[in-house]
Amino acid sequence: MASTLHDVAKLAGVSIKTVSNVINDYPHIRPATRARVEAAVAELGYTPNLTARSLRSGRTGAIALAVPDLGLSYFAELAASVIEAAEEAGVVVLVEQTGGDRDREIELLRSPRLKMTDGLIFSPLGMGQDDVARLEVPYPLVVLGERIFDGPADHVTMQNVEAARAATELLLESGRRRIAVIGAHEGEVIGSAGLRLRGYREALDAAGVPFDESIIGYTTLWHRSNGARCLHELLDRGVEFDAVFGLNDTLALGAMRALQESGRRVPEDVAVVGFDDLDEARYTIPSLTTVDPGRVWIARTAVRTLLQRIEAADAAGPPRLLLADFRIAERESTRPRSA
Amino acid sequence: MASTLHDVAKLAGVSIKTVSNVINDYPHIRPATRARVEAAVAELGYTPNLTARSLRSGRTGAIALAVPDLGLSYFAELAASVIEAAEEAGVVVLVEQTGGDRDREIELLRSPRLKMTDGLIFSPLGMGQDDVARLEVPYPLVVLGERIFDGPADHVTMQNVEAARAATELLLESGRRRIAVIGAHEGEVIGSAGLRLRGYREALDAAGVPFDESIIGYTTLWHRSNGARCLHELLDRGVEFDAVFGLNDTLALGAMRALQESGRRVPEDVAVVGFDDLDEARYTIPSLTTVDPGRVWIARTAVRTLLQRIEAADAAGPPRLLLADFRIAERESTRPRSA
DNA sequence: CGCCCACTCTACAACGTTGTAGGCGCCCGT
DNA sequence: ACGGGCGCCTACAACGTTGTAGAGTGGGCG
Repeated sequence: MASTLHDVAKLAGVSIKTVSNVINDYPHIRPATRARVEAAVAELGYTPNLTARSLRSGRTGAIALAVPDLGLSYFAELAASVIEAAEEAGVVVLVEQTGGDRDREIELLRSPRLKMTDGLIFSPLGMGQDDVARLEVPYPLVVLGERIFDGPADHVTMQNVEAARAATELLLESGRRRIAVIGAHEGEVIGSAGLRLRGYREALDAAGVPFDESIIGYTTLWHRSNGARCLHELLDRGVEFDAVFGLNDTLALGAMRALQESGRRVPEDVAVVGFDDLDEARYTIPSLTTVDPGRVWIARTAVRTLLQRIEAADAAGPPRLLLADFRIAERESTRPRSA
Repeated sequence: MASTLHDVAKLAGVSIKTVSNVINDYPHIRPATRARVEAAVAELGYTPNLTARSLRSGRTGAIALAVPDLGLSYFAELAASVIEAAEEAGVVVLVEQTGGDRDREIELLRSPRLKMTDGLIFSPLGMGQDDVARLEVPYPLVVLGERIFDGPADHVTMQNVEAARAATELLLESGRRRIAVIGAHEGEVIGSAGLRLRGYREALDAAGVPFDESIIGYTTLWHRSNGARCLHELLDRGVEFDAVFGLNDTLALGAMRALQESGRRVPEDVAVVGFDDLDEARYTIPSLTTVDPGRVWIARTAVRTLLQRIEAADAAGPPRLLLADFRIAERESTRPRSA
């Protein structure tokens, strides 16, 4: 079925290399020859064998993207943006799911499956700062997320502390003082949870509002159901609060549901802020105020940076840290009470 | 950096083929030789070059998945399931986004980019029944969705008519009689919209409820915002209804939001049913009754079917049509009024 | 008139792997 | 004692492509 350069060459009566030259737009070919070759290509429906080309050139034209799970909306939207950016750059994307599992992440990094790609955009969730040395891999790598800093690879990430601080300040400015947090991780310092919690505390400190451990809700998995469960636990504990900062949108949405189930009105009784600016956050009831952490920019930048490393044989430049701008998307869940 | 069989062979003092045999668990190798080779492999950190292996074997160990957009939750969840099933089968997945655009879909089918994969799982959105001949491609292909039937390729899909009928019957049984539809496509007969609308009409007919064109809402794009807009149009038209059938979940969720904005209570004033069983539907307020169309089964079956076609050199069996079982996930948005 | 260069094309090797054919030594059965 | 078969290993070719070296022609210029 599949025809090769060889078949085309035979049909056109030229050497195999001449066909290759026509395909690759090599300039010095007589129009007559070119026409003959093109006719043969058309007749046989020839398309180049990319595997052979890859073997010869050392480039596959594919990059890998490893995320925890496309079922998590943030990563689905991130993957959509990465694939779109890659498409514009003429490369395809191989998507792997790690489940956020540390062992699978580590295995993936040394997996020969990656040999089919020119580089990796990696969003770890299970690995942590202790695993920083494992990012030393023999292929171009761009790391996303907040699990590992100062590694040997380029790192594209968001301004977690600053953005969380701004989100908290928004709540404080609207008069809220008892701001519960949903999704904290016990003892975590870096990582999305740790950094966003730090931004929260910075905002409280700056405003002179005391930090209250009793309105911090802990949950490891950031899923809608955990947001709801976490908020129910706060309610069961009987603590008072007039706002909720969900450390991501799905947590906030789950919490919002739990609030309304318990008869509290959003935003009248409790204001809610999320983090991620999922598409979904615009269409919930009420719509969710959230932080747009620059997801699209992160995706584009990750792809662009990776391709630069791939193209530069001198890939040996020092690792770069690239930070996205953030933006607060103010919606109904934080409408002022008086409004 | 990358070491080859050649390097390992030299270090171990054996032929290159012997190293290959060790790597591929060929049984007849003396333990001493095997040990020497394995030591050399370990010392050099050798990993096989998959590109070369692919060229030699004619298999890449990768499949392609083409969907409209991972930003659409249904396709994100579908992709997650496909990748998971592929992972279990030991193959990786290259994801393409077509944007649901017919031209891009057609171009993708004949794209040499696919040469890097062993086959394609394709979920068209822009192509239609007229394009059925374009599915005749020189590689294994599994088609998903409801845009094209009776094509030359295997087709894995869901029971749209039956499931939509069941969803409508659920509403009818709870006493609703004026069931609005959100997301219909003008004049469409096949395609998700056409088929689901047919199931809706069948249910009405069977119950002796007259079909009323004035409560059918049309919108081409199935997005949350369109669901909301579509419902607002119905309200503006001043028509009465006591239930809404969103032809997919995002439409239903957008409609639910619009209903609540307009002061109607769900399910007391208006019951809502969706279609897709997105993860999200479980955590909205109220949670959304919806049709689980068998997404996980579809993904697994698509992968399994594709791999069978790839493995069987006799891939020439007649095309198969595989239908998933569906299930109604009954939740709060259709709670009986009296409850 | 002869030389050099530009143009057009070809032959060959190489990318790293695996299938095939075959060589060599040894044990077994006759 | 000898042929056959098995266990272990090697050499070579091939997958389809592209880079390199170079051959042959013709034109321009000294």
